[in-house]
Amino acid sequence: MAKSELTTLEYALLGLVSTGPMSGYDVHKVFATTPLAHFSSSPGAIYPALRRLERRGLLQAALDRTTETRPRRVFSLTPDGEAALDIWLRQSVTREELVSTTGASILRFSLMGGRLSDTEVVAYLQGWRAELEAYVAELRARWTTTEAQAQMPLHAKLALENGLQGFEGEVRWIDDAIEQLRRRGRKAQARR
Amino acid sequence: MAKSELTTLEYALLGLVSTGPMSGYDVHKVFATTPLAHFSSSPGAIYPALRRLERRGLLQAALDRTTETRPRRVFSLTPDGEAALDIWLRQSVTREELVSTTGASILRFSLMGGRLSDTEVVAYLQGWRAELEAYVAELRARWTTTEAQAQMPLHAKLALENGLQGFEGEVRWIDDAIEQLRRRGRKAQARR
DNA sequence: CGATACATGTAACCGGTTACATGATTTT
DNA sequence: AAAATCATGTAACCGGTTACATGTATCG
Repeated sequence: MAKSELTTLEYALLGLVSTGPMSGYDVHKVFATTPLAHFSSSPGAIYPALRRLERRGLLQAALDRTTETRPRRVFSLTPDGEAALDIWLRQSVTREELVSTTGASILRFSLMGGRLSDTEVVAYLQGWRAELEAYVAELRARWTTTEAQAQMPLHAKLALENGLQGFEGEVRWIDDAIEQLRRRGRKAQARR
Repeated sequence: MAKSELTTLEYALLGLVSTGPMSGYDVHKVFATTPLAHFSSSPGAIYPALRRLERRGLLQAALDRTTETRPRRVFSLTPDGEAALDIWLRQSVTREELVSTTGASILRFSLMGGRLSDTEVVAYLQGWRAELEAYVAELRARWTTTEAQAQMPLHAKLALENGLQGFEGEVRWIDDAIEQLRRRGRKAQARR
C-alpha cells in the first residue's frame, strides 16, 4: 500500500479509470470535454501522472495491438489501485480541504457512486456539512460583528459575503443530495 | 512593464501591499488569519514571491532598523507595481478563469476597492455575470438533456448540479453586489 | 534562565504548464 | 500527395510544499 498521498489529479485518474479501462487519450478526452477540466489540463500532466501511477503499481497498462500498428496503452486499476481509491473515497472532508484543495471534496463524492454504500455516502455528506457549518459560523463570528463590519471596506465585505454564500449554497446542495439518495434508497427498497 | 504574467499569489501580494507597506511577516499573518489563506500558504511561498516581485521592480523593500536590531524588510509598491496591479484589476473574467484559476476573479474584485471607479467595478461584475450565464447555459444544454440525464449515474448528476448551483449562486451574489455599489453611489451623490 | 512565540528566511523535491516531437490515420 | 487531426509522449522551466535553519523578543 505504501504511503498513498497522491495528487488530486492522480485520484481523478484512478477514479476515471475505475469506471472502465481507458487509454491515455481517452482520459485526455474526458478531461477536455467535461467539468473534470477543473483538475487537468494537458497531456503534459496526464501522461506522466499515468506513468507514476503505473510505477507505483496502482494502474496496469495492457498493450492493445489488435486494431492498430501503434500500440495503445490501455490502463486499468490493479488491486492496489482499487484499494488506494477506496481509502481516499472514505476520507472525510477537512477544514483544510474546504479552504484550499480545490474541488477534492466534490470529486470524491462523484466517484463514490457504486463503490461505497449509500450509508457511507450519506455519512460523508453529513461530515462535509458539519465542517462547512462550523467554518461558516467561525467566519461569521469573526468577521461579521458590527465592529468588524464598520471598518471593513465595502469590497472586502462583499468578497466575504461571496465566500459565505458559496459555502451556504454547498450546505443546501448537500441537504438536497442526501434527500435524493434517500429517495432512491426507498425506491430500491420498494422494488424488492 | 514587460510581460506581466504573475502568479495569483503574486497578485494577491501586490494587492495586499497596495493597502499599505508591510513586512513579509505582516503579509504572512494576513494570509494565515483571513480567507486569503485560499491562495497561500507558507513562508516558503511568500518570501520567495516577495523577492521575485522585488527583482522585477514591482515591489521595493525599505530596511527598517529603528526599533530592532534585525532589520525588517518593509515592502511597498513601485510605480511599475501599481501599474501591473491596475492592469490585472482591469482584466475581465474569462471562461478559463471560471473553470480553473481558483478564486482569481473574486480576488481581483476584492482588490478593486479604491483603485477602480465604481463604474469600472460594475462593468467588471457584469462581464463576469455574462461569462457565468453563458457557461451555465452551455453546461445545462450539454448535460441536462433528458437523454444525457437518463444514462448519467446519480452521483454524476448531483456533482454537476453542485457546480451549476455554485455558479448560479455567484450570479445572485453579483446582482446583490451591483445593487449595493449603486446604493452607495446614490448615497454619496446625496451627500454633496 | 529556559521555553515559547516571533520573524525571516533557505534548499530539496516534485508536479503542472508550455512547447515541442513524432508517427499514424483520415480528410481534402 | 499534402494537410489536418488523432494519439502518445518528452523536456525545460518554474512555482509551491515541506522541512529545516537561525536568530530575536517575550513570558514564566
